[in-house]
Amino acid sequence: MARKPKTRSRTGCPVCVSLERFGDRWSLLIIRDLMVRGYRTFREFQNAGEGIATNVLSNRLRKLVAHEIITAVPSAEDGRSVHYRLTSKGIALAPVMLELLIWAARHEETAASCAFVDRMEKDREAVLAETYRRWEQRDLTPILPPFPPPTQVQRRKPTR
Amino acid sequence: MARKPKTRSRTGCPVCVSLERFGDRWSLLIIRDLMVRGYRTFREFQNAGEGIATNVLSNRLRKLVAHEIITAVPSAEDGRSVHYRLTSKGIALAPVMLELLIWAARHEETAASCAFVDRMEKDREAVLAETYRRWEQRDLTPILPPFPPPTQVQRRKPTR
DNA sequence: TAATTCACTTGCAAAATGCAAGCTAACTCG
DNA sequence: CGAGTTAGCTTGCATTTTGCAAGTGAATTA
Repeated sequence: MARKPKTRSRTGCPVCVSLERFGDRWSLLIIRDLMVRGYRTFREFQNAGEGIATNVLSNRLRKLVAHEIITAVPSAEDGRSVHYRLTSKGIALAPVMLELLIWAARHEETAASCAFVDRMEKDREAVLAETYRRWEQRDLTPILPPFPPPTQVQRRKPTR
Repeated sequence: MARKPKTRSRTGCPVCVSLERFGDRWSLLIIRDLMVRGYRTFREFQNAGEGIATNVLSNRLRKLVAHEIITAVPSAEDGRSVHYRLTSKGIALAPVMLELLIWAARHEETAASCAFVDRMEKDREAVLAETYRRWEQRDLTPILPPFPPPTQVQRRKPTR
């Protein structure tokens, strides 16, 4: 397999590389679903609420597999189904995801409750440990349920 | 001011909201330049190495201003020039940026040296404190210099 | 065996992006 | 003062990516 030459101008900046991997509107949502909602299948991502188009979903899954952020294995029970799962490289994005969540919850109007974010922010390590534990043990019980669309919203003062 | 209605399907999920703010290839690079390189002007962003098109740059700056992640103030010395600066909401993205940097440095081939990332990872709080300090004091000396394009690369084993 | 489900493709219109060129108000230099 | 230069954009246009609807084929269920 030839490497992507990409017309895109690359630098060795880590932030830049990260953005090349998942710097679009959908990749991180897929990773979120895998990480905190226990989703595994194409269908689950598709119905996740944000309404990703199937062609884009297919394309993103392929890219993430290519970059070894997720794996795709055929389901043992159902021959049609594929189970996607984060790799260790993928689950290592947990701190990024957590900080993203905390930032938005503190600075934007979101459906995350204050108490919830308080806990996240106070016990980062515990939240992360639990996330890693579920990943290792293939525990699919969601850490976060899907958030409802914005109706009643709340906001909190940032910590600093 | 009317709120953006946006055809885009929104949920109240914080991660989703974050992605709406800077989930594209360029916004976070602008934020990086403001945060760790001490850049302030249009011209500086334009020449930052990754080669953003001026129309896109203009558009992203406007969006970031609209969402109060950055401010734009006319330069006192030069009437043509505009100084962009992170707001407190913007500088609060420092932990996200740091985790992004650490992840890529650990899991992708980047120009960040091992020693450098080791320090970042070990002393997150100190790195963040220094970042906030520079922001508060308007200290423009860069924390990170621009990384060279990828030639010699190194990789490290992830911590966990 | 027929219908349904899953994980995709395909085709096409609409939007975003990349690229080059232009444009205007401020500067600088002589 | 006037000619050039610079900063920060905007415009036009071709290319790429996206969103949306409608398939497709293999596996499963009724």
